[in-house]
Amino acid sequence: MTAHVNEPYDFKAVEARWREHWNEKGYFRVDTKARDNTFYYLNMFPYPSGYLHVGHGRNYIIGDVLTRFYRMRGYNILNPMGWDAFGLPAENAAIDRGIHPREWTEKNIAYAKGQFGAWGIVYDWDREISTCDPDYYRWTQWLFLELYKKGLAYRKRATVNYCPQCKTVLANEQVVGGGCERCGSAPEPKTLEQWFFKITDYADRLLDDLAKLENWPESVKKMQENWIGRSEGAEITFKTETRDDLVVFTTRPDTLWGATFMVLAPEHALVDKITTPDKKAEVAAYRDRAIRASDIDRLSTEREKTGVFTGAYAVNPANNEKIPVWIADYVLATYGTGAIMAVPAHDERDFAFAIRYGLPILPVIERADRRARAFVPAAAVGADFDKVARDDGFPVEKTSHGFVLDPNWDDVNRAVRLIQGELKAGGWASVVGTRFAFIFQDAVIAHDSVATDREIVARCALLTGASFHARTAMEILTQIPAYEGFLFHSDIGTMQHSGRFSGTRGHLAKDAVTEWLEKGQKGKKAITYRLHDWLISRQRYWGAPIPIVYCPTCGEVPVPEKDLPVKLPDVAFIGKMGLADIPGYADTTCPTCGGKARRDTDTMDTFVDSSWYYLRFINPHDTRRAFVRDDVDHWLPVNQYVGGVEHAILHLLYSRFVTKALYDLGHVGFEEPFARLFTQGMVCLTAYKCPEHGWLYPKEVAEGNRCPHCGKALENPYFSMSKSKKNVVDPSEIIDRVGADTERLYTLFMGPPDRDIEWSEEGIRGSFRFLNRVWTLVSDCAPRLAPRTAAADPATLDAEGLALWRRVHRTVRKVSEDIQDRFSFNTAVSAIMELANDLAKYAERKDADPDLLREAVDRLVLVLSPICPFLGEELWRKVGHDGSPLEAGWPRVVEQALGADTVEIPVQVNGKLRARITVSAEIAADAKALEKAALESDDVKAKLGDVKVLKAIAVPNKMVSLVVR
RNA sequence: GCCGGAGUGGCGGAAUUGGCAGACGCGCAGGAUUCAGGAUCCUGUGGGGGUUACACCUCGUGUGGGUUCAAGUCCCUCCUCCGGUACCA
Repeated sequence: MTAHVNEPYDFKAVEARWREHWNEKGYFRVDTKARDNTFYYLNMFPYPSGYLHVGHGRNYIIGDVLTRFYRMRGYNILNPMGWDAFGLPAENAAIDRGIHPREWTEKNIAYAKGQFGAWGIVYDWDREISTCDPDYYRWTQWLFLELYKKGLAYRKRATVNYCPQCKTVLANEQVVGGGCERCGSAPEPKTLEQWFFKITDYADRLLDDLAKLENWPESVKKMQENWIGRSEGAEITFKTETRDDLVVFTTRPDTLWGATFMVLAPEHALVDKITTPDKKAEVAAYRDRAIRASDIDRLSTEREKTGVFTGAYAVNPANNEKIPVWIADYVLATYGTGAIMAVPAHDERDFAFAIRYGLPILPVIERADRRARAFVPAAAVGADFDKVARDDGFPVEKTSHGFVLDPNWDDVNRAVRLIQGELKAGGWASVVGTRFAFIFQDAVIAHDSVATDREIVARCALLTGASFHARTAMEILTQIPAYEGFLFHSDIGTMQHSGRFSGTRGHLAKDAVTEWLEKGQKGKKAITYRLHDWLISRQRYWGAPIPIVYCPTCGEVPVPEKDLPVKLPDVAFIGKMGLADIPGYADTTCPTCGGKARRDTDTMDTFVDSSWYYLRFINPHDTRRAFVRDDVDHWLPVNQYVGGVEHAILHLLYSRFVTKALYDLGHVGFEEPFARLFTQGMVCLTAYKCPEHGWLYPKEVAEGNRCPHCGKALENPYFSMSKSKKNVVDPSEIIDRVGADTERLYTLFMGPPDRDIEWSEEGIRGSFRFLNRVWTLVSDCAPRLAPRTAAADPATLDAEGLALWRRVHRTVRKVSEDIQDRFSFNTAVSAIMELANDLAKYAERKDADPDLLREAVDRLVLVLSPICPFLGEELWRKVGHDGSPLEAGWPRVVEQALGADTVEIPVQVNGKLRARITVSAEIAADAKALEKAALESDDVKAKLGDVKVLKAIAVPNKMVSLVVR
């Protein structure tokens, strides 16, 4: 390269020069009255908790690149930012520091805003919103009242998850892996009067409309689907001896004849009523234990199932059998009806429970594969049994305990007869699988009812003597190793042992039984959801107060809209408290009768705040409405929403629910808030953990990966960045050392944005090096450029010039596609690197074409500018332009430059690459001509020798494949 | 257990519609520059074979099989890792 002495890349000066520029010029201010060419880009707004690390940065950097790109393409792009500012951490942090949460929050917001500036990330700050601002939460309260009006907000006494650490209740969705989402401690059950949003009314629509969200990641849709957890089945009513209705939900009504006992959740309302006096003490003790221990113990699915018999019986409506009613904590009070009919033969949990407590297990569904297996104990037959069976056409396996044979489905009866005929006195055998029966010398007893179960056990006990312990036929069978995997199945299959339904084919069984139940008024078709109503009450201070007043005469009264907002009391913040603890807050007058009344003292879950914020950005300053319908109908659904996958369920499900509710209320004209969703991967880094001293900062770690305090070897787990694990990288350090442009470039370059990536110092250095090279390259070229209006004329370029010219335009096109269509920033960056490499090589020539240099340098700077905006501004001026790259617009592609005169086409022989031919573009595009060119090429002829070409496949512009001999 | 996603050089990754595997970057090696280190620049860099040198051959995208003129890409089997969820009847 020419030995120009240039100033080095002084990123600090460059970044300082442009930091305020974009805001001052108002490039990203948008008028939401605009109707043409509009694009609503939205990042999930952050919770202002201290500072943002480089992992958070990834999200916003992606957004900023897109915003700048769309701006250059001439869109009216809306990219607002706000703060999810209410919530527990603010309160807890404030308590620790003895200051008001508002103060703490505002300080963090100011800091984060500064971070965005340092990153070169620009928002329309005129639209900034903060959920803790009364001008905002007034409308959160309005939303509550709208839902209330429609009956979607209601209060009920319920047992809820209470986090003792955070001193508040949690929504179902906020209990993660059995612990509190925020602090991880185990929630305790607590019964309280609480407000709920009736999201279950929308379960079907939330589920069905997922199909419309074509541009959402499949994984997120699947997670929501699982969370909603729709199950179709039936509710079946059993009568207890006390004449009470015991209603169960089941997805398998076709297994009703196999229901040999019932299980209620320990909390079930009927437990007290039906428990017989002699069982009261035992039942009460079990229930207390279960309720207290529930969430900690219930975590383990591998735990032995426990339960207690209530002494009560119910009648199976299918066969009028009297079956015992148990309670057990494996049945959840919160799902279905809190009670089940246990079908141990076809439900794994019921099977385990029945085996443990000696309850009968009756198979009523045939195996789908129709396999059967018979086991004949060695002592039951003669030693030559295997030969006899084989002579009859049954392959037999001889084990140390006896003989195993697997007859075909239609051969089972013959096998049973054979075995019966071979039995010695006192011997017995059994067959399981598609048919269950016990074989005795004088009888074959099908295992098809409680009565036969008893008979089988009695006979076996008699024959076996004192060593016999089993309580049920199935228990006997579980002791036979050969039957492992044969005794239980949950297949859909033909019904058996089910009265007149026996023989009903599996695919018809459920409907047939349900229909019969409905006719006899014994049950009905039913759908159950895993999804529960959304608990929104929180017993804390830092949130939007619930706008409801309780009046002794009028009852529950909503605060009139004109009286909103119900403001948080302005108290000096001194410690842990909810609104209930603040003297005077609850005292008010009834809006209806004017008498003395009491305010609700709970605040709303912060997910309510964030469930509608995307609407407020359109008209953030409107004092009369939450939003203007005409405007939101135009701007929404959000064109592109980007955020962390950790919100796949909570925030996104709640937002979808609120949008649908507002649609039904006539406030918006769309049913889904986010048209396209992208969830970016997390940024990870090795963490250091001492078994004794906990997490350590990387710089604390002593030589040889040891703890500085105790010298123990450290664990090095690999985690997404998190302050608690001390593996975060503070962007201020990176920006100070190499600049924001380098951080931005590296963040995009290190990997595909939807995947988790590891932050690496070497990667940062590489990106920094590249920007230095670009700086030097552009500086070198600057004095040699043609006037800034010039364009290269391909007719005057030599081969190298033409190659570069094509590279320039191919790059522009690739970067456009990668950013706009593919969300593939890493490949956009590498394309830019390739352009820079080619340009550098060409620029070494003394006779470089000034017009081409101009075209190449300008376009390099322009396509780089959304990614590295500081450098983009600086270099754009350096090469003689006046305005910003944002004003220059996205460069136009010269279509002619995308083609080529000649193309190199690979030629394969028998699937192996053997030669390359160079042909004109015209020939390459024509299969016939291409094939001919390949066959006539000397190189190909030489490779082929004198073998015969059987077949030639020519794919235009791609390759030629020859099949020989 | 169930539901997703992923497995490609020493490393991050690329290959967009079944068509030249390893773009781009890091690291490493050799060289230039330098008193020296760093920085910078140049060259090389999947494994094996082969050549004085080129050429060239061969293997190769977690495993095993299949479809095809052609497979990282499609189908089946299995393994590993990551994420979500977990007694949901």
